[in-house]
Amino acid sequence: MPFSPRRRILVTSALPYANGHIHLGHLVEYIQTDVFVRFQKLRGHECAYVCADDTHGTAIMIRARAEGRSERELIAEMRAAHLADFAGFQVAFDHYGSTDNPANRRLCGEVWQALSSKGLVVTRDVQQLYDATAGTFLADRFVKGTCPRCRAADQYGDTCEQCGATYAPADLVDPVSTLSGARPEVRSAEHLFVTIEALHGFLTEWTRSSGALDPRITNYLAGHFLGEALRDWDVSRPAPYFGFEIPDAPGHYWYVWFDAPIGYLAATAEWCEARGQAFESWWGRGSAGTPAEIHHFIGKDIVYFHTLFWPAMLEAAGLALPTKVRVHGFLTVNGQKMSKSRGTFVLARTWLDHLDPAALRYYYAAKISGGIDDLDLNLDEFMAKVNSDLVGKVVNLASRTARWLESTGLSASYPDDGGLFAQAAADGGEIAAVYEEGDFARAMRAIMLAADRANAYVDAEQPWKLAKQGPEAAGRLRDVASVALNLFRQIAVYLAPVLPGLAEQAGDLVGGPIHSWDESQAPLAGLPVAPFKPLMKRIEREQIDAVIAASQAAVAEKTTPGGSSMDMTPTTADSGEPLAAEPLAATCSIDDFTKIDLRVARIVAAEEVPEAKKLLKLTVSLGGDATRTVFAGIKGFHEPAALVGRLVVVVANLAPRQMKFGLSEGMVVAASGAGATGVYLLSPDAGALPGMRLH
RNA sequence: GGCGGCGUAGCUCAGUUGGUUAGAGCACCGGCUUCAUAAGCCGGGGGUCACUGGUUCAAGUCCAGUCGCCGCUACCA
Repeated sequence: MPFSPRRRILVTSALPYANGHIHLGHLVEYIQTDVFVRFQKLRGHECAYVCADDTHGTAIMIRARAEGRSERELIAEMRAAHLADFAGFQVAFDHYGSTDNPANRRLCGEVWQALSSKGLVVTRDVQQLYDATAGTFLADRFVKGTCPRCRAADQYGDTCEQCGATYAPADLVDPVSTLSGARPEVRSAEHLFVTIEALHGFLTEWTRSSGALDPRITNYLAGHFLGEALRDWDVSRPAPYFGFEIPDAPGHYWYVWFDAPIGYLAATAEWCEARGQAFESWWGRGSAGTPAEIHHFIGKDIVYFHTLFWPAMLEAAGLALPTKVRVHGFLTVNGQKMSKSRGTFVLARTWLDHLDPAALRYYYAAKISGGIDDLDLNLDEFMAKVNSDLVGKVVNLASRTARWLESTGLSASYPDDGGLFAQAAADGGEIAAVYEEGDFARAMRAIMLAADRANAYVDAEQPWKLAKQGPEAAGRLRDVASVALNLFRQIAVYLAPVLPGLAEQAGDLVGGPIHSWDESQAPLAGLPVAPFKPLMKRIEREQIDAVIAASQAAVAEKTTPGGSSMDMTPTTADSGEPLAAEPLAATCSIDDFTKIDLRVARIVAAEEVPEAKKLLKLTVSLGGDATRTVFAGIKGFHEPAALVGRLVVVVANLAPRQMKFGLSEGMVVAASGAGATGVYLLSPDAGALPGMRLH
C-alpha cells in the first residue's frame, strides 16, 4: 500500500443568496462539492466543507421592505429553508455560517485594514441620483428618463438605446425612479474604491502559473480583463444599505460582493473556534505543519470575482491563495434553460416531496466531468439511467444473493472468484484519481463496469440452481453469494461519496459502517449477513410528472393574483414576491390615467419574425376597418396560430415606435415579471367587443 | 447584432500530447435465464465524427471559413 500523506483540505461552495430558495441548478454545485468532500474524507484526509448564506445588499433590503419586516427576519427564515433543503439532499457542511455574523464583520475589518494600510483604498465622489421617497440612492438600472441627446423617452440611466449616447444618470431629462416613481435628485455621494490595478502584475502571474485555474479560464481573464488596466473596484455603498458599516468611514457600507467571499473566511473561523483549531493553519501563509489546500467550487457566472478580486484581496491581506478554483456550467433541463412555465424550474423542496435525492446525486455525478460546460438534466434519461444503473445493476446484486446468506453468513474465508475482487480493487486507484480531478462521470463509468462484471459472475455461477440442489451444493452456494455480496459492498465503498445512504445500508447488510476507501481493497469473510431490505426504489414516470406539475403549480400560485374563481380551497396567501420584484409606481391622477386609451382588440393575424428572438408581429383589429400592427415580446410563450381570433387589451394611443423589424403601433398588455419567465396576456370576459374602451 | 460556448450512433455523452477496422450507457432487434425491485447474461443492427478547405506520412483530434444549436445581452412600446 503506497504511503499517502494526510492532506488538509478546505472546500467551499459559492454562498447562496438569502433572497430565494435552493433549486436544482444550485444543487449541481452543492452536490458536486459534497461528493468531493466525502471522497476526501473517505480517503482519510482532513477535509472541511464550509459555506454560508449571503445575506447583504440592496435586493434583500428592498424585499424585506416590501414584505414589511426586518432584513434579519427575512434572512433567518431563508437560512432555515436553505439548511433544510441541503440536509434533504445529504449535502453535509462541516460549518454553515452567514455573512451577517460577527466573525464576518471582524474579518471584513481585517481585510479592509490590510487594503487601507497598503494604500489600496481611494475615495471618490460619485454623482448619483437619489430617491427621496424611497430614501435610497439609485443604481443606474433603477433610473429611467429621456435621453439628453435624442430626446427618446424611457431610457435607462447609463446609455440610450435609441441613439447610443452614453451619459450619467444625472444627465437624463425628466428622470424617474423605478422604485417609487418619484423624481430623483442629484446627490454627490462618496464611494470607496480598491485600486486593484496595483495588483495587476500579481494577478497576471497568479492566473497563469498558480495551477489554480483551467487554461480556458486563464485565457478568458487575459482576454477580457488583464489585457488592459484594471478599473478601480467600487466596494462601498452609501446608507441606507443592508450590510456592515465601514468602521473608518461612517455612513458607508461594504458592498455585498466585498463581504460575501470573506464569508468563506468567517465560516472557517467559526468552524475552527468550535473545534479549537487555529484559523491561521488554514488561511495563514507559511505556518507550521501541513499547509492547507483551498478548493473553491463556483459557477461560471462568478468567475472574475473569484479569480481577480478575491485573490487580490487575499494577497493584500497576506492570506493563503486558492489551490483550485473549480468552475462548472449551468443546469439545463431537457436541453433548455430551466423554465417556470414549463415546470422545469424545480425547487429542492419540490423534488424532495416526490423523488429520492440520491437519484439526483447519482445522475449529477454521472454527468459531471469537471469541465465548465453546461449540464443537461434529461428527465427521460434520468429515469432510465438511475433505474438501470442503481436498481438494475448495483442494488440488484445484493437483492439477488443476500437471502442465501441470512442464516449462514459469509463464507469463512473469501472464495476463489476468478480475480474479480482483486481486479475491482486494482481499479480503485484509477477511480480515486478521477474523483480527485472532479471527473465523477468517469468514476461512475468505471464503477458500473465493476457492477456489470459482478452480475455476469452471478449469471455464470447460477446460484439459484445451486439452491435447488440441496445440502451438497450448500457450500458452493454460500461461496458464490459471498463473492457477490463482497463485490456489492466494494461498489458501495466506491459510490459512498455520491450515495452515502446506500453505503450506510450496505454496511447494515454486511460488515458494518463504511469508514474508509481502503475497505474496497480487502474482501470480508465469516461475518453475519442481515436480512435483506430494499435499498432503493425504481423511479416511476408518475413521480417525474408530479414534480413538473408541482413546479408549474408553484409558479401559478405566485403569479396569479387572487387565485381563480374555480379555486374552491381557501387560498393560501399569495406570495409577495411579484410585488416586491416590481414595487408600485407613483400615484397617478385620474387625468393621468385617462390619457392612456386601453381598448379591447381582436388579433386578426399573427406571424413569426424569423430574425427576432422575442417578437411576434401581430395585426389587431379595433373593430371595423381599424387595424394596427403591433410587435409584441411574447415569442416562445404563444403560438402565432393559436393567437388568431383571440381578444386582448391594447394601449391604443401609444405613440408609434420604429422597431428593428418595422413600425409598432401600439402595445398588447400582458403580465410578467417577478423572475417568472412567462408572459400572460389579458383577456376580457365573454361579450366584450373589439373597440370597447377600458374605464 | 455583440460576447461566450458547443456541434461524435435515435438519446445522453467518452474519445488523453493528432497514430492501427471511432467507443460506452440507454433505446431498438434476436437469443438465453428466472435468483432478484418486469431485474440479469450473450449477441446484433446503427456513425461520410455538422460542412468545406488547409497543415501533416497520418486529423474526430490542429488552423481558417461556412452552416446550425445553446447561454448572456440587445430588439420586450
